[in-house]
Amino acid sequence: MYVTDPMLPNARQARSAIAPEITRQRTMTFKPGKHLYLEGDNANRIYEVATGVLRLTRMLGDGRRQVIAFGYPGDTVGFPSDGFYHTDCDALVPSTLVVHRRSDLETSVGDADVHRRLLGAALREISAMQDHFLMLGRKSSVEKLASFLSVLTDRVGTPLGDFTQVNLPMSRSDIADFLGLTTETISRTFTQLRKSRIIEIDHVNTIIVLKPQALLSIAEGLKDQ
Amino acid sequence: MYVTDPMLPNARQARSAIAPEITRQRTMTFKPGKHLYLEGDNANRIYEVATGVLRLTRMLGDGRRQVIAFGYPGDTVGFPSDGFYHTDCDALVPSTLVVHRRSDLETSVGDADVHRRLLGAALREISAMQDHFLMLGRKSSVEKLASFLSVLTDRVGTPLGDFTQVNLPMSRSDIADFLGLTTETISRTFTQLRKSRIIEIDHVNTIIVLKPQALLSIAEGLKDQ
DNA sequence: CGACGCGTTGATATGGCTCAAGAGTGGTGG
DNA sequence: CCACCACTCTTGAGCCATATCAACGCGTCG
Repeated sequence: MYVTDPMLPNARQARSAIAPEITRQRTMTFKPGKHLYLEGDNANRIYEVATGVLRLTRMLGDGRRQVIAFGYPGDTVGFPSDGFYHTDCDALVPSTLVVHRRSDLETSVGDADVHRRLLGAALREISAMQDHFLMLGRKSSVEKLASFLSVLTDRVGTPLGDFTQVNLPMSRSDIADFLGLTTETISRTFTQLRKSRIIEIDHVNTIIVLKPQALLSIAEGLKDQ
Repeated sequence: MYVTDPMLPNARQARSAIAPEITRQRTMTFKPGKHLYLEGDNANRIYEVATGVLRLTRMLGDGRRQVIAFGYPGDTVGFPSDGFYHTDCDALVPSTLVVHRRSDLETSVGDADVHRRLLGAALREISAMQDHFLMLGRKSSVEKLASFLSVLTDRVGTPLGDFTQVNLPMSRSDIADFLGLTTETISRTFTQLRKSRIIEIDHVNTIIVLKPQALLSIAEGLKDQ
């Protein structure tokens, strides 16, 4: 078990992300511990995250792992390529998902609106991955962590007086595998940001962003440290 | 000017990749030196590469560059996200492109077949980018270059007796920016593969793959060296 | 012929990794 | 309620892969 909090910010975001008319559709709950799907599985379903957080991973033969993405409310996971999934997917916290058939994405003969939504999600996914490329390939460790925290702050941060609280349902090693670093480096970089008074570490899994603008500057490579 | 050869293998691949019935559609030629589109441009067109090679890039403020992808015949570039392009795109060699309207991707009211093709291309793109993630985040320099050459060998290599010739229309610095390395490291790694008798460097931009299987082993992290 | 851009090679520097040792944190059971 | 354990996170020390800085060769072009 990773996080005890009810992930309030995600629930909030979910309501705006998932239009009311589709809540009639088939939904399911999904808990940490098992996999939603594995790389190579037949991709018959596509999932929209309504609440919770999913984790998409790929493995190299010798155990090296890359976290491809974290699926937050509003995100869509399980896009097929040639009929198969190309990542593993599991949950970081108990999640609820809206389930779509692969055919909903592939043809618009069913619900044309769902088709359009899924297509849009796929295109946004491509764009998000292109950002991630730039980060993996060309950013330093502080820049990587700052980018990561900056995105989370905007997407799922909870306003808290002048500051923003961000919940991290994933472990340090998940973050490391997402950013292409090691857990030790993640830890040291958190400390560095804390000592620079840009963030505070309330609890291991709960940080408070004191200077979101500074975080963004670092993320964009405008600030050295 | 980057490459003098007529890129025969690409032309060959193109004929199988682009179905005959769509050759009736609007095509254009595009040459190196100018941009097909820039990040932030309104994305009204989507392009299928018929012949040639395109280069998709993203820049960080201070000039750091990431090559997102090389567009070979059969690839589709210019997927919009929220109506805009999110990379720059130019050509490495004179290329011919099949032009589609954005609406061809977004709705199937026009040609349903084109719609399906573009959608499939978008989904394959997502899958290809996930592979690329694993590479950028977790592979060593030899593994990265071996992965790169291995893919090119399979996709656009020309059989040459027992071996396979691969043309590299991109510069060392393009490869570096694609793999998240420096030109010096690319150069040293080429030398390393050459000294291991896995490849031969016929001309700066033309290599001969002597042991494709060894290349693949390295790429997958099964071989240390 | 000289200038320039690109690629290679060498020498050195360094950011992030590895290995190792604590310090928190949460869970369980007495 | 505390003692204990397992696991994750943090911190330190040293090392290594890749970056950086620099020199040079080669081909192309004016």
